[in-house]
Amino acid sequence: MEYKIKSRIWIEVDGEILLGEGRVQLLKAIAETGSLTKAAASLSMSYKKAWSLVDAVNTRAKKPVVNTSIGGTKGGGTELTEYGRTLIQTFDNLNENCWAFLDEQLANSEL
Amino acid sequence: MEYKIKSRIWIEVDGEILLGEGRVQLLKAIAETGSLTKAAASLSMSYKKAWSLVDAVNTRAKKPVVNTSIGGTKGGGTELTEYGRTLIQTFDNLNENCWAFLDEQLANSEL
DNA sequence: AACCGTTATGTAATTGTAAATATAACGAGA
DNA sequence: TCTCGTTATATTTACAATTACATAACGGTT
Repeated sequence: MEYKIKSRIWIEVDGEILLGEGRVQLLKAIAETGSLTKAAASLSMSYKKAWSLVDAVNTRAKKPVVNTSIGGTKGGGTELTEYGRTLIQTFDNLNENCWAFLDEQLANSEL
Repeated sequence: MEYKIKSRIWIEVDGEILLGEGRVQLLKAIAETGSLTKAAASLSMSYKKAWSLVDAVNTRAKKPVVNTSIGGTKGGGTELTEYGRTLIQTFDNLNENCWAFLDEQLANSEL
C-alpha cells in the first residue's frame, strides 16, 4: 500500500543510447563468460540482439568497450576492455546514488 | 560527442505502476480539456489506452485522482481531483530534482 | 586438410502490444 | 422523446519488435 519510487537511468551520445541497465547486465555476463554467445544464452537473449547491443555500445563509446577474436581452439571470444570495466562501475555507482536520492526525496514529500 | 545522462522515474504500489511520465502527461491533458476523449486525441493516443491508464492510476492511488461524469448536455467529462493535482505536482518536482542530481553526478565522474 | 566453437550478418517467422472498430449506457436540454 | 458528446468495454485488426533459423568466415588444434 505504500508508494515506492523507481527509476531507470541511461547514458546517451548524440541522442542515441550508449548504455542502460540491460546493456550493463550483458557486459557483466560477457565479463563472466568470455563469450558473447554464452552471455546471451545466460540472459535468455538471442545472439543477434546481444550482438547488436554490444556493437552499439562499442561504436558509440569514446573508447572500445570489448575486444573480440574469431577462430582458434576455443572458436574465439569477447572480453571487456579496461574502459568497459570502468564504464560499468561508474554506471552502477550512478544508479545506486540515484536510487538513494529518490528514496530520500519521496520520504520528504507529502504523498 | 559528450555523454549525457537521462532517467525516467515512476511510482509503484504493490509492485505495479501507479504513475509515470506518460500518465502524468495524460492527466495534464485531462486538466486542460476536461475530457478523456479530447485528452487522448491531443496526445494521439487511443481512447482505450487513455482510459486504461487513468483507470489504473485511479484504482491504485490512495485517493481518487479524477472524477468522471456520463451524460448531460456536454455528454459528460473527466476532471482532476485536488489529490490528482498534488500528485502531478509532486511527481514533476521529484523528476526535476532527479535530473539535476544526475547531471551533477555525471559531471563529477571520470567518464 | 578437416574439425570445432565462436563472431558476424541476413532473412523468415512469430508473437505480443497497440490501434482500430463496434456497441451500449448515460443524462441534460431542445 | 429524440439528439448529442461523453464514458465504458469487448472484439477484431494491424504493426513492430523480437526471436528463430540459415549461412559464411575465422583460426588454433588434431
